[in-house]
Amino acid sequence: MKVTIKDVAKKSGVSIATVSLVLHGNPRISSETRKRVLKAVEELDYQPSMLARGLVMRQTGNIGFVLTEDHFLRTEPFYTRIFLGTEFGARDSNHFVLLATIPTDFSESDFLPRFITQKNVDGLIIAGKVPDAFLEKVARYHLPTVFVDFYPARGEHSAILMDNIRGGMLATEHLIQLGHRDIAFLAGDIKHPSIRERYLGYHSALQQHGIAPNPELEIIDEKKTGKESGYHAVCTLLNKGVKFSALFACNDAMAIGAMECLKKQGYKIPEQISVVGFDDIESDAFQDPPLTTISVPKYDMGIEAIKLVREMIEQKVKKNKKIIV
Amino acid sequence: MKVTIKDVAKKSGVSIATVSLVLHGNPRISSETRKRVLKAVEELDYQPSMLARGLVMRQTGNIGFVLTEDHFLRTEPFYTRIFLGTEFGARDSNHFVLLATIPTDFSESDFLPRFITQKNVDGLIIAGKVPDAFLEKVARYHLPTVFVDFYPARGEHSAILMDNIRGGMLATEHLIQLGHRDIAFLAGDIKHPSIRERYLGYHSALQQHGIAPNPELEIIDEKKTGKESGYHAVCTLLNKGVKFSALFACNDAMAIGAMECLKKQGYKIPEQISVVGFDDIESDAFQDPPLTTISVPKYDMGIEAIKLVREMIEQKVKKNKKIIV
DNA sequence: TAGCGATGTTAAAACGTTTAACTAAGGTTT
DNA sequence: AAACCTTAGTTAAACGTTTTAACATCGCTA
Repeated sequence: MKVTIKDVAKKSGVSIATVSLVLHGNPRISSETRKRVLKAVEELDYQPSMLARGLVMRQTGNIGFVLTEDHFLRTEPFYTRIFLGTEFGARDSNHFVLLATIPTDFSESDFLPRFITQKNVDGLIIAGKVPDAFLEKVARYHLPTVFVDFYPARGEHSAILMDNIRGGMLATEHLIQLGHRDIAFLAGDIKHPSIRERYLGYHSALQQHGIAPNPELEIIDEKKTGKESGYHAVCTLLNKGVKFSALFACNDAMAIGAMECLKKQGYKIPEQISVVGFDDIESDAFQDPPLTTISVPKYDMGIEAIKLVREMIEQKVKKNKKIIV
Repeated sequence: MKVTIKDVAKKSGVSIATVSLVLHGNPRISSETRKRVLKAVEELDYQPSMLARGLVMRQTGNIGFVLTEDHFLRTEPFYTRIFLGTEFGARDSNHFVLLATIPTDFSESDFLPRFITQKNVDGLIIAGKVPDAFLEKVARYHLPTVFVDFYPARGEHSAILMDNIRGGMLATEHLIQLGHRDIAFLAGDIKHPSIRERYLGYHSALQQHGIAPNPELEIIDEKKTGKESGYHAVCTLLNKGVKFSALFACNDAMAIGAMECLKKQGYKIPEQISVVGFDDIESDAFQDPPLTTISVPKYDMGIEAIKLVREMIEQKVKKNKKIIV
C-alpha cells in the first residue's frame, strides 16, 4: 500500500537506518549513498509517517489554535487572518494547526478542546480574549502557550501583541495634525485590554498636545464592539449636544457604524467630521468615503506566533513578549 | 511522564491486552475485571495515544476541511459555520478536523494542502466551489471525499447540498403571494451551480404562476456576489427604467447591498419594494428593515458532512447525495 | 603484526497501541 | 475418564519510525 521507509531502503540497497539518517542530514553518510537514497525517495514519492515519527519522538506535530466562538464568527475576518498566518507559518516546520473554538462564556464546567485533554498538540496558540475559567483549566496541562492579541491579567506569558497604545496615539495625532481639537473616542467593552490601551494612547496623545480630555466626548460604555454599537454611540454623542469635529473609534466596525449614523444625520465625512478606525477588518472597498485606519499586520502576527511556540516547544520554558506595530 | 496503557494494566493487575479489550467494549472480559480496569483508567486519567493507535490501525484520526481563501475570508461566516458544524460532528467519533485554504485561483502548479500530500487525513471535506485544477490534483490521492455546498461538474460524488432550486422557488413564491408580478432577480457569478439553481427555482416559480419571465428584470452578470454587486445591480436596474415591485437576490450580501441602494434612492422597503435574500449570512440585527431570507442550516450541514465522510471511511466507496432545505 | 582511529553502515530497541492466536481452567458430554 | 466446549485472559507480532551502540573495513602507526 503506502510506501514506507523500508521500500526506500530496499530500493536503494541500504538499511532503513541509513535512510533515516540521510533524511535527517546526518553527516556520517557518504554523499555517494546519500544521493542514491534521495533518488529512491524521490522516485517512490516517499512521505514519512507522521504517526510513527510522532510516536518515537513523543511529539504530535500539531499545534492548537483556540479562540472563542464569538471571535471566530465575527464578521470581520480578524482572527481568521491570524489563523491563516499560523497555517502558513506552520508549513516550514511541518506542523499542523488544529483550530478549536470555546464558548465565549466558558465556565469551569465546560470541556476543553479535545486536542488539549488528549494531549494531541505540542503547543497552544490562544487568540483574542478568553475567559479566566478557560485559562485556569488549560494551565493544568502545562503546554507551551503563546497568546495573540491578548495578554492575561495575571502571570508571565509569551504573547504576540500589537502596540495598541502607540496605535491609539498615532490615530489621535493624525486627527490633531488635521487641526482637530474636539476629538471623540468610541469604545465598547473598555475592559478588553487592547481597547483600554488604545484609549490610553488617545489620552496620551491629547495630553502631549496640550488638549484637555473631555469626558463628555468619550463613549466607553457600549456593550459590544460591532457596527450597531458605533451607530448607537454616535447617537448618544449627538443627543448630548456636545461639540466634536473628529472621532476615533476603537475598531473599524464601530467606525463604520458611526459613519453610517453621521451620514444619516447629514454630516459630511470627512469635510465636517473626520473619522479614524483601528484595523480589525478588511478594507471594505465598498465603504464610502474610505475609512482611515490604523493597520494591523494580522497575517504576520500569526506567523510570529507559530515561530514563538515552536521555540518554546524545542527549548523549554520561555517568557517572551513581542510587540508589533 | 505520560500515562500509558501499561500503567493502567499494572494498576489493575491485568495485561495490556485486557485493558485494550475493555476499552473497546469486548464482551469476553468479565464485568469484574472490566470494572477494575475502568477504575484504573479513571484514576490515572488515561488517554490513549492517538499516535500509537493510528499507527497500528493505519488511520490518522484526522479529516481535512478545504475551502478557498476567498470563502474563508468572506465577511459572512457561512463556511465558517459549516466548519464549526464539522468540528462538533467530529467530536463523537473523536476525529480532528484540519482546516486548510487553497488559493482561489488554484492552478496545476500550486501545492495541495500538506495534509493531503502527506496522507495525514483519512477523509476530506471540500466546502464551496473550488477550481477544477484542484479537483484533478486531489483526485489522485483517492481519499474519501464529501463536498458541501458544491457539486463538481463531472463525475459522481458524495455531497451535502441544499435544495437551491426549492429555495429559489420558495423565495419567489413568497413574493408572488405578496401580490408581486414584476420580480427582479439579482445574481453574481451565474456560473456557480448553487446560484444557477436558485435562478432556476425563480424561473420555475414564475412559470407555475403563469408569469412570463422578463429578461430585463434579471441582472445575472455581476462579477462578484458581495454588497457592492447588489448595490451596483440595482443601479443598473434603475437606469434601465424597467418597472419592478419586488426583488430576489441570490444571496444576503447582495440583498443588503441592493437595499442600501434602494434606500438611498428614496424607495421604502418593504412598502414600495419587497426584497428577499438567501441565507449566506448571520441575520444582521442591525439591518433595517430586517431582511426576509431563505434560511440555510449551515451548522447541520457540517455535521452531516462529517457523518458522511465517516461512513465512507469505514465502509468503502459510496456515492451519496443529500439534500437539505 | 598487532593495535588504533576514522569512516560508513547496520542491528536492534523503543515508542504505545491493536488483535489474531493461543492457553488454562472448569464444565459438559459421552 | 477421555474428549470436547466455554470462558476469561494472555502472548506476541505488527504498525513505521528514530537513535544508540555496535560492527566492519580500511589505511596508518608503532
